[in-house]
Amino acid sequence: MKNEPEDYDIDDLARDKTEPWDGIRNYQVRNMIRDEMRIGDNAFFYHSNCETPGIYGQMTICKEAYADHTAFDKKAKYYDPKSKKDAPTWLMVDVKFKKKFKKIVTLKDLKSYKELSKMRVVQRGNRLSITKLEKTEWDFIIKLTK
DNA sequence: GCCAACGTTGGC
DNA sequence: GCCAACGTTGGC
Repeated sequence: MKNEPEDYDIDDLARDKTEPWDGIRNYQVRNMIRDEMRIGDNAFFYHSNCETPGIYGQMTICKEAYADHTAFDKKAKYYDPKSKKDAPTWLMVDVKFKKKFKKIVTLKDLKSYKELSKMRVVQRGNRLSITKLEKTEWDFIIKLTK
């Protein structure tokens, strides 16, 4: 799960413990959080659009998809008049802090292993802020943090 | 700050 | 429903 650390980073999550993952405005990603993300699912916290893009920590899903209220707020950055309170267009999940990696796994690292070459985040032109990965990829990445 | 890649919008 | 124009993402 990608986020720009300038807005919210792994240290913020370590402090807050849990956080609503709001601001998703892409239909593919919305469908994924609605149909596939379940309580207890593991996720990596990825810092994007920064000096060293990569995986900085680990978290779990602690609340399943519900209305992203920032879409209703006219003053919010992610306001979307199309989204109605009785039929919200945009959804979010809550995430819970698990771990901050002592050794981060940079995008460069991810790209350097053929075992991880199928991951969406390493592929050119990928614009999804949340992407799935295989258990084998997860385990491989965890090893890289040790 | 540049720019490629992609998603969305809106005219027709 | 096509597709050009535009906006956004995000690595570099």
